Amino acid sequence: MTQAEFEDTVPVSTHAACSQCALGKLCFPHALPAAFETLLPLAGEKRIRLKHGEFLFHARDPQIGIYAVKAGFLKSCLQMPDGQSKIVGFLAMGDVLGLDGLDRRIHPNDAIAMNSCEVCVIPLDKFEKLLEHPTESVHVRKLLAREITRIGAHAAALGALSAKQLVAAFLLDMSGRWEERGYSKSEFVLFMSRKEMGNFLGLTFETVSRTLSYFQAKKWVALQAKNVLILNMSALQSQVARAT
Amino acid sequence: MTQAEFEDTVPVSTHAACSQCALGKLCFPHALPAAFETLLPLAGEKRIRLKHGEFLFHARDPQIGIYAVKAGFLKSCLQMPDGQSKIVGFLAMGDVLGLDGLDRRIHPNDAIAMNSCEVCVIPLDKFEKLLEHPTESVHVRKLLAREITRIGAHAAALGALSAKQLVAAFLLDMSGRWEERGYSKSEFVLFMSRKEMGNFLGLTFETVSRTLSYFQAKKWVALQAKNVLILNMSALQSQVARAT
DNA sequence: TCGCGCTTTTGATCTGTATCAAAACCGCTT
DNA sequence: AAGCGGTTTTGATACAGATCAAAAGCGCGA
Repeated sequence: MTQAEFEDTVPVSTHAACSQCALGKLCFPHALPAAFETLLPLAGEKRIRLKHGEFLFHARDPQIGIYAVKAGFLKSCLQMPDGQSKIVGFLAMGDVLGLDGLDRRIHPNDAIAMNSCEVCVIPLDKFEKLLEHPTESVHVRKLLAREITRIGAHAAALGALSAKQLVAAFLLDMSGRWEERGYSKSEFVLFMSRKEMGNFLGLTFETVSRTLSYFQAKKWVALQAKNVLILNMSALQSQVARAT
Repeated sequence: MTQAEFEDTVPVSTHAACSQCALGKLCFPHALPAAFETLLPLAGEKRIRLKHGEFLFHARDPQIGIYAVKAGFLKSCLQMPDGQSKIVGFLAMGDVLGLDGLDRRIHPNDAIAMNSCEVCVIPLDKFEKLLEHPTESVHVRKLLAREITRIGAHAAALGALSAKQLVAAFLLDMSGRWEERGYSKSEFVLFMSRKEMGNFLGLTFETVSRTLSYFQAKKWVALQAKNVLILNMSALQSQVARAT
């Protein structure tokens, strides 16, 4: 399966209320049952389409809304004091972006499309209306808490793990994310370049490439370009737990 | 000033409502004006005193409340798959702990006292009552969002910066945190060991020690044990932006 | 279908930080 | 005040991963 063919398999709806949303309420699971007449118009009202490399928002932009990814992939990048840009997260279908701007009403990072994306916008005022409903308020807190846990684990990994451990953990993480979305956990497409993987993992792209080749030589994975077939999941898991 | 003398300067109140709290409403600034009769009893009701090395909670413990640090210092540690424990955050007076457990009602990390601590507990049911008030709900979301931003920056730093950059950034961060709390930003006490600094920064304690010695040789800081005197703040700042 | 530019792989070498080691220092208990 | 255990400093060496380099692969537009 090529990248293009693969993308065709991702469902894209052009304009739908949450009730018919292809995400299956992944982003705001409770928005439906609560109060149809007030909630339905709140979400999924506006869509943004982005092409590869376009910005959904820039770091330091005032926050105008909360975003849910309907299709495509984005990356969240932090501008470092020394000028370079670090990827702090990859976003896929069903992921919510922009919550970290709620503190200062300013986005702390860039959100950049990695391919053709469709993003659902919830303007800030509507979002706040949504939060008046306890279920949604709880859900948003859970999303925020989950994000803290996720990034915390990432930070700990960056500070503690070797290149092999990081790359193995990354493949397992991607596997899990595909599985969550109903796809195969052992056969999937990496939607980022080796360079982007390296940037995210604090490694050079050469090291990422070498490490992937090593896993392939070990017959733990089969690779061709961005296509991954995991042959030995538990070997990867124990690589994460082992040093070197 | 020795460590012990220093600790004496940190205000410790034994039992106080938020209105008289030494934190000056750092943790929940709005809790007062809203509704005295319902809110005051909610917070600051229970206290926990911890000695050096004691756990406020363990990773995987079911969450029973939200915590605010009244006095002392704690560290938040993540258990890694390979057994080691990584420090993902240092907590001081006014910091709130446990919010990241709100997703699964389980603490994702350990919270360990680094010296004699006093921690204010808000039981989960009372915390939820507090959240019914929009101001508090907004405040909690802001705390969560701020935490995401903070850890995201830390993760990016770990993946991008050299040892010198990391240690310089760490000193500046500590400086800022003391300043926020009304202490000197150029003269303060590191409340953690070199080993803990290294663990937090993804470096060995030898590298931390060498780097600090290097800064001292450059006359950017004066050090004796855990006491820090920053002599050239802007040199440290430009070290963060420079490589090597 | 061809060709161009970008990505990926692989190799050779270099270097920042880890590791191993030992001495000096500090706080705490007796 | 002395002795002890843990922390910190400093030195010597090793190594994982960065850097430099070049060839091979691949996607995309003409």
